[in-house]
Amino acid sequence: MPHDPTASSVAEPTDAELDLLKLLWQFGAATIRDLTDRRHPNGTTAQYATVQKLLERLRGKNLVRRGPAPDGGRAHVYAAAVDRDALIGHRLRATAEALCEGSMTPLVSHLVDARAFTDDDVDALRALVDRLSATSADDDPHAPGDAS
Amino acid sequence: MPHDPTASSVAEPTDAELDLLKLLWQFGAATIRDLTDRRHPNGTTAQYATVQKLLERLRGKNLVRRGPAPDGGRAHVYAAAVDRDALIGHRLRATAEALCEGSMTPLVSHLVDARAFTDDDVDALRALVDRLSATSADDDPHAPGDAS
DNA sequence: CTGATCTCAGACAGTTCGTCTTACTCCCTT
DNA sequence: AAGGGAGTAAGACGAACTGTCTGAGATCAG
Repeated sequence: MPHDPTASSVAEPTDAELDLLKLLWQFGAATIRDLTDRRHPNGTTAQYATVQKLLERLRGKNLVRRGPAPDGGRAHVYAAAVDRDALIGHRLRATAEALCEGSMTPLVSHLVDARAFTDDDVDALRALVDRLSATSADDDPHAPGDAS
Repeated sequence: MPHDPTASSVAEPTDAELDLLKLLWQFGAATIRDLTDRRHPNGTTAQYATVQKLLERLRGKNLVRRGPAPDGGRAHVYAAAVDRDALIGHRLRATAEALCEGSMTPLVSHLVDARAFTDDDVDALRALVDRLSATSADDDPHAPGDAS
């Protein structure tokens, strides 16, 4: 079975689907026409249909949803149903599932060993470590502490 | 093009291939017979050939290499060419490439936001942060400093 | 020699992916 | 009212990928 259509679980987009999703992240919401014009400036009917098919599949994967046109027109309007971070989380979890029996720890370890950190990352990590070290009773997840 | 055979770059294993790779990680090295007996206790010739084909493809992806039998026999001996961490790194990089224009930072951010850390992770992070903070002038990424 | 075991090469069906064609339904315009 | 341009829906298509299996040689033990 390709994918459970009833559940609201998401599935991985293919490359072409991801390209469309990125456009939707840019636009916020768009019609098929909008997206087609963007990807294929002088688009033919075939290319329009390709975009349509990709959107249909994205909808089947619960990655985009669509609603009626805001201006009362008949053209549907599409919007991303997940943001980039949700997709990142999904991929990270899939990787952990496939390679580490679901544990994220080896991923973290790899990042640490690979020094895959920017200065901003280090700042965020320091803040996190400080927060976790400071008080185990205080679990306010968004305590600002100090900014800049 | 399926994959560049000349370069030593690796490619993603499929599910069945990954299963075999995991067995190789366990065994260290094994013949086709060893692996077949493990996956299919009363294996037929067909199942033997399946294992063989998967190993062949893994070899094409530079994920396993093989050498002559150590006992002088004619059965090749297969061993993993990459460990789990290398595969994790590959997937992480692919995810960053697809979703974040190659930057690992959003992955780190996600992990931070998702609190995907165990106590051991936090310890490792604290050590890392301390090390990076202590040597703000020294930016040698692989400075050994203290390893403990 | 015979038979078992290995290797290599390739066939095979099912699925996925990206693309394209066709058919139909609206609404606007003249 | 007729025509046409826009939209939607359904599905055909080839290429590639995956997992499985068959067949034809090699090579060695007894």
